[in-house]
Amino acid sequence: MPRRTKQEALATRHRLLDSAEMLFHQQGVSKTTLQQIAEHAGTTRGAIYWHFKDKADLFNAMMERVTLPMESAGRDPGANLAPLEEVERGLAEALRLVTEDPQVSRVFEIASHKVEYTEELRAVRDRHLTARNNACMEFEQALRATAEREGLRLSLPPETAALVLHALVAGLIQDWLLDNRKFNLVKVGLQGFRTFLRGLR
Amino acid sequence: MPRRTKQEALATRHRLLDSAEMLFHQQGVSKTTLQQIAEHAGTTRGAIYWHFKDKADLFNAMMERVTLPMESAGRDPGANLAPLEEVERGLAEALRLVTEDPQVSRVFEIASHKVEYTEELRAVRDRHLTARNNACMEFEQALRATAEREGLRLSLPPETAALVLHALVAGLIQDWLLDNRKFNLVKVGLQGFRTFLRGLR
DNA sequence: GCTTATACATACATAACTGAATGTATATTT
DNA sequence: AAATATACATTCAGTTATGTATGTATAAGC
Repeated sequence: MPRRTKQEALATRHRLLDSAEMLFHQQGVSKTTLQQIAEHAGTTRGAIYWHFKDKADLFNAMMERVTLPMESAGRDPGANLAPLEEVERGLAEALRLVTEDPQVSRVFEIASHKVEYTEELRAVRDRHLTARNNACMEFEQALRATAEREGLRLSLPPETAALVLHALVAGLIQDWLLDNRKFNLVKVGLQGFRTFLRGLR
Repeated sequence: MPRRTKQEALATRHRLLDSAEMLFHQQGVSKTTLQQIAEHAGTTRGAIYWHFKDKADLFNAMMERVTLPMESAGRDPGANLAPLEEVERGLAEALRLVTEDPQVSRVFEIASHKVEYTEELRAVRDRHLTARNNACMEFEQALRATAEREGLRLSLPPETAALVLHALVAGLIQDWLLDNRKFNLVKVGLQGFRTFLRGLR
């Protein structure tokens, strides 16, 4: 078989990632073999080993295809809202993505129920952890700024409140993934968020 | 090698479950082989296949050893508290167990980060789901009862509030498992719980 | 005290996944 | 237009997990 053009090669790479995503979602990561992925993408294992170092590398690439855009998204410096409203907007956008973008929801479900975090995937877990810390710090900043601006004192230290807020959202996403017919994630998420904020004052 | 007495057989079974628990926790479920478990327990795979049907069966037994006692625990009809205080007590007790009982924390971490929920483990996922639904219903009942007794109306429908409460707790546990040095689970859990309740009034 | 089921240990057959090595036709480069 | 690197396909060697079948010494049952 011939050498492919650069475009074709990139297309192959995408097909491989798509196939991995589907099969990981259906069967779990560890029960999915590189051969299955290759076949589903219409190639052979040779193609996988050309584009990726091994299964863990392929998994990482699949994750980053979704998480990198999500992390850089959400910021909109044009509309200068109050800090908490900005946070709320980002939150709503994220929740909407989880429920409406099938790729996002699939990858989230893979990350939370279809993979085992062992040594060779430590990188993913570390990224998850720093992402959480960033989210918490952002919450915390917004809470501090709002409290100062409005001259009120919160019933919890901002750090703790930020932690709980993150847990609330993360827990809702997890629950929604477990049974996505049960409730409307965006609506309940925003209601929960606002109710907790009311309790803080 | 001889046949063992019933006591010895039961001890073997426990050692197998202990070994599985440790190895699952260290390496993840799918990368842990039955041979490793048997060796760590000082026996052979024959013993595993005698006591359990296969790896999934062993995993289920390992889970139930911790989850069954937890589900039946917590109830204390002697002290008749207000419904919400009863809920709070159960919550504190559960969080305390997660942080202080190493077996509970290990099994929780296995269940949330070290196993892939595919078809053959559907039973575990289903149990998880019904456990969640039970917890939500309990929250909901308590909220309704309290609202009626005190004649106040909540800012969210009880069903939604219960969902959010559960997500808050589940999210906190998940966050704590991810990095258990970061915060005091029992303390933050109770603070978050109470703050959200304040927001509901 | 004899029988039998028990609680494993051992051995085997099979299937399968991985990583690396090698082959190759053709885009690309110069 | 020749040389080279690319984008895979193919093959192979090696390892290893699983399920099952079978062996066996003894605790239990009668």
